[in-house]
Amino acid sequence: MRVSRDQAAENRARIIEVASQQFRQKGFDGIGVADVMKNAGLTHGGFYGHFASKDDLIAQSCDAAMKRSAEKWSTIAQQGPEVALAAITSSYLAKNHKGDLANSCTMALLAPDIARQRGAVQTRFTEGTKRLLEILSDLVPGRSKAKKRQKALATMAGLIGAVVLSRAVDDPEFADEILDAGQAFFGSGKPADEI
Amino acid sequence: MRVSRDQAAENRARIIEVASQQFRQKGFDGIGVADVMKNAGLTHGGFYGHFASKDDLIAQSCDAAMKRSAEKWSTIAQQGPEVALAAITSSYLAKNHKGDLANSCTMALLAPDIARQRGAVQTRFTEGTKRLLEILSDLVPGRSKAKKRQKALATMAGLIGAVVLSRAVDDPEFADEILDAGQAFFGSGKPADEI
DNA sequence: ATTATCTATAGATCTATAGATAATGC
DNA sequence: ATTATCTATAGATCTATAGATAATGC
Repeated sequence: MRVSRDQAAENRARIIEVASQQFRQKGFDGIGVADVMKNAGLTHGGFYGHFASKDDLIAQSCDAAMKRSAEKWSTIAQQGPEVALAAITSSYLAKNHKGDLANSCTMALLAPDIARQRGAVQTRFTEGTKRLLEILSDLVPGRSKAKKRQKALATMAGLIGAVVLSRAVDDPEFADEILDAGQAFFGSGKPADEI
Repeated sequence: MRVSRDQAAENRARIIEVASQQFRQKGFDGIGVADVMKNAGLTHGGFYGHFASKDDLIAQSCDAAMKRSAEKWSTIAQQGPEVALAAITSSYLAKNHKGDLANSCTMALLAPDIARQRGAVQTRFTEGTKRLLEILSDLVPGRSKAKKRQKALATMAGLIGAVVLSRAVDDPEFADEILDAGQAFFGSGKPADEI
């Protein structure tokens, strides 16, 4: 069944969207090409008309997911530094976050797997990470651009680590404790004097 | 080739050791039972005399790796709080760390994958994480046990996130920048006033 | 514990075809 | 409007691999 050029582009976008979600939810090895296509409402064979390989799909879907995150952060950032920083951290560390893996941060869900890959995926991920860092750097308080960037990096690391840990743990109270500690430390951007 | 009971126990321990390293290096799906056995100097078929399944091996090797980390941290902790905290963070964030995945921290390498698993693996991981947290809690400065624990959690998250990010990125300078930011923030345990 | 085997799965390739797009004719 | 061509897709198939089991040996 031949479809129109527009329809094909739409199909392609849907494949990327579905893959991006499934990879985050199940890992790169947790979902196959055939199932991605099925979930996109297409059949296995059509895949290779759109992508050179599964690795190609991984790179493109990773890129798409990182760009979405950047858009989301950018939108929040318009609220102004202080409000935005708190908003980003609290949404990032949200308790129910654990349930909705498909739509949450690529860095927290796939970074170790990306570290084991080579090529395009890593490049896309690196670009995406830098974009997010730029956004966050403008939101944290600090005496210079360099200091703000450094603090933004530590904050990103803290957020990622907190989410990663809280999800891997099978004790719900402990998981919440981790997220709360993250919010307390990284939510204000101020030195944790009172801690 | 029949082996003695002692030899069998030794073989079993070696399988766990090898698996623990390979899983960290390549991910749970990145290495198969046959190759683990091969690297342990045994044949594929013998595996199921030692373990019920690959998942069983995963759980046991994860447990072993977490226990090793705890031993390492405990040993360092004997040097006294301040020195120990700096020693742990700097060894955790060491630049060459990226190369030796096989012997580095399970939390930073497998946490997202563990989050996608169920059962024994998660339980072992949770126990291990709590053990590490206990050790770190005694090393960070703070006004109360609760505050120290909270700070230790944020520190663990920061260390994990920094390592995870720096490894996934394909720009070496950026990777180092991430690790440096982590050391600056989490290495002293003191509020980052000067930042 | 070894060796051989079974079974399921996943990535990738191949072929045919429906139907969209382009070229041609009236 | 008609005809020819192009191409995205479906469906079948191939190959490699991985977990697991069975048979065999000591």
